[in-house]
Amino acid sequence: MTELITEPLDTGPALCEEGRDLTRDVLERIGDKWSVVVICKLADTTRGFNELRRLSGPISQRMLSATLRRLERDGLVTRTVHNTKPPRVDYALTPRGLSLLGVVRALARWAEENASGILDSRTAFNAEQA
Amino acid sequence: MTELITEPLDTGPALCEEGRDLTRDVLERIGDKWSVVVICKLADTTRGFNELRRLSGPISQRMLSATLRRLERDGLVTRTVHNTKPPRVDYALTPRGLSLLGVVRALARWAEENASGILDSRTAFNAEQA
DNA sequence: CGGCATCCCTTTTGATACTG
DNA sequence: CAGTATCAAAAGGGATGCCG
Repeated sequence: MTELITEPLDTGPALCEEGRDLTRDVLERIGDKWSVVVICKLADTTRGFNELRRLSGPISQRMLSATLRRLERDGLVTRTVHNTKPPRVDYALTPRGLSLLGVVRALARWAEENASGILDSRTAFNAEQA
Repeated sequence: MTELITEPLDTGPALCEEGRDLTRDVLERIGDKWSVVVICKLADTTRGFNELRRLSGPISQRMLSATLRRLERDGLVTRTVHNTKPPRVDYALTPRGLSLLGVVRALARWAEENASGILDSRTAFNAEQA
């Protein structure tokens, strides 16, 4: 029987299986394309949706929305809705998100320090392949 | 409409800058699903392909191969071919890979420490959604 | 303004089969 | 043992439209 395409846009379940390696599961979430960027943008202050979007580079509304929801779900950011005019939604890091920020920054620092060396390696590697 | 990009943030090492494509490029590479796992498996010793595969959990041959080649290309691991019988290829961390290991371990430690808390958050979040 | 839904294309990944 | 090749499925991601 034909299965209708039932909502592949997951925000939710199916990730917390029992036999699964928790650590890797967590790492995957963190390792995605935008989470780290967004977390860094929330480093020192609360931000609104579009503000966050402008700061985070070329991220689509859809992806930012999905990223934020995942971060919220994992207890890394809080989402606060203000019933003002115009409406505003603020995002901020939780203590857990803040603790992740430290680790992420260490990684970022390493990346910066090694970026040029890595690019050199890539160039050399590609040259050898030829 | 005014953009109003307040951009004095950056509380330290600049990872999250928009012009920083190199850093993000490196982060993406490192943040991928398997690189961290493989690097950890090479932490203390040289290992062969299938040995690595067994140790790294449910990784397909294809993915391990691709991951290793990326790591080699970026100068993080060395690949040594032994013309023996049966043939054997050893992978080991380079100094650069070793320097990354420290950072990666911090990330892995964070993931371990926060895994259960994150799962709790997810459960709570899913419950609220209902 | 914030943001979910839909359509649709691109990239990634896993199974399987095959080579040196 | 250590891969590469191929194919199909899945996930990622952009564009657009609608709604509160």
